[in-house]
Amino acid sequence: MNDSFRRLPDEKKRRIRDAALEEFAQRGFDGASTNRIVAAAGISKGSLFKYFSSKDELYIYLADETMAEIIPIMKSRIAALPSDIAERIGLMSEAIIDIYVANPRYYRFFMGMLDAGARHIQMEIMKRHGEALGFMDLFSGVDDRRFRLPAESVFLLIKWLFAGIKQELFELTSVQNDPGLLKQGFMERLDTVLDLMEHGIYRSEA
Amino acid sequence: MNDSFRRLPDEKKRRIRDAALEEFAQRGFDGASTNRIVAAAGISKGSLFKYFSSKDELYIYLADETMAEIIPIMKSRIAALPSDIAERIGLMSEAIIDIYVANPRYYRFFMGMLDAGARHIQMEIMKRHGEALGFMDLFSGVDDRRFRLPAESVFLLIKWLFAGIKQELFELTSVQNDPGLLKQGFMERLDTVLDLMEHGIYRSEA
DNA sequence: TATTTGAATGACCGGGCGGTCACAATCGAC
DNA sequence: GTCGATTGTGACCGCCCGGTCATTCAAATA
Repeated sequence: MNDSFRRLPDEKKRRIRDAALEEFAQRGFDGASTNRIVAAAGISKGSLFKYFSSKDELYIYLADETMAEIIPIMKSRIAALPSDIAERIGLMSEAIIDIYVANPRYYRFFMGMLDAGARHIQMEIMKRHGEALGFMDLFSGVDDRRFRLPAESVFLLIKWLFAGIKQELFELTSVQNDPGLLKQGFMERLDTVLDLMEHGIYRSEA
Repeated sequence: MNDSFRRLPDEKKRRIRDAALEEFAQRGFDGASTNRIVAAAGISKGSLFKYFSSKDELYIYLADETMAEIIPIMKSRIAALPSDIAERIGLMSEAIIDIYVANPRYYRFFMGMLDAGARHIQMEIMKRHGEALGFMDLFSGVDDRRFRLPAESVFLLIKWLFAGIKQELFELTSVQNDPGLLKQGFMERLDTVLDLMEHGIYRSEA
């Protein structure tokens, strides 16, 4: 990002950020069009490329902003993370959904950031935020003494489960748009599923 | 697909199918280029658009072919599906990975078909193959008498888990390319995780 | 008011896209 | 060998892309 962008009035900066965030969130990096971004932001194309030297740089800037918004929230939750794995998943999911409730635009951009996208962008994101993303580690310091099986198996299950949850949340957020209702419905379902995971599917043996 | 395509020598048809399948599998519908497809297939662009009236039609044709390849395999497995949900997941996952082993190209195209892609293509795929895809229903006829909680909670957990498994498999197949080894490693991990799901994470209460 | 100066603009560039079409090549019938 | 029909070809079309830059505009200085 160029200094000239930093010097811009806040309102104009906001318009540009919002337009770009929205476009990237909806279409992904490759599908996003700088023409649509400038039209939505109400600026000329020349200006956009004075503020940011390339589409890549604009995307990276938004990624930085998004991480700066999200990481502190996540860290504050993680600081108080319980050692029980199921509780941990519950709290983590709640943190993620809270981020969505507070700012859907950042949330959807963030989710898009983590998967599909051009290779060189993926690598740059990882170089810049890999450590911070690693911070969202669900597994360190878990109390595994009561696990029936190797901890790594448990972690694998949870990794898979979380991938599914992430996808479910992403789909939900593109349909339901009352954040309060969405959160309530989601947390209820998550609770029963976590209970299930903890105790297994079946009643204990006779 | 035009009749002129049907009349083509099998070897030429195969070249075109393989080139297109590969391109779509690698880049998705939007990212795929008909220019690269004709170059890889060794035909002219004019020919491709004589055989198929549009990129859309080519994609739909490949989807039909892929489904014709995959559905019978899935159905034969489903016919013998046990009523126990965990066994069922195991068998289903094995069926999917077997499809990958037998034909990686179809497999990756198929996986890409199910998510990312242009809207109108998604809808056409669902109109044509929605029912067949519904056939891969894991949940009908499950023995839920011993479930501790409502069946729908169990099914939700499994839906999430499967989304995670699907993603894991997709990532694995882009790194490891000895199908035999891949299958073995995956099935081992799947087994312990299924056991976990069945009995829960923790040892039974003291 | 005239002059300077930095920001804003949008026509324009080269390139890739999906798709077309006038023409060339090929083949079978006689 | 000739001729009509079918198939194959690639230059070309209009469009949109990311990115550039000569020009215009607006505000501060003198």
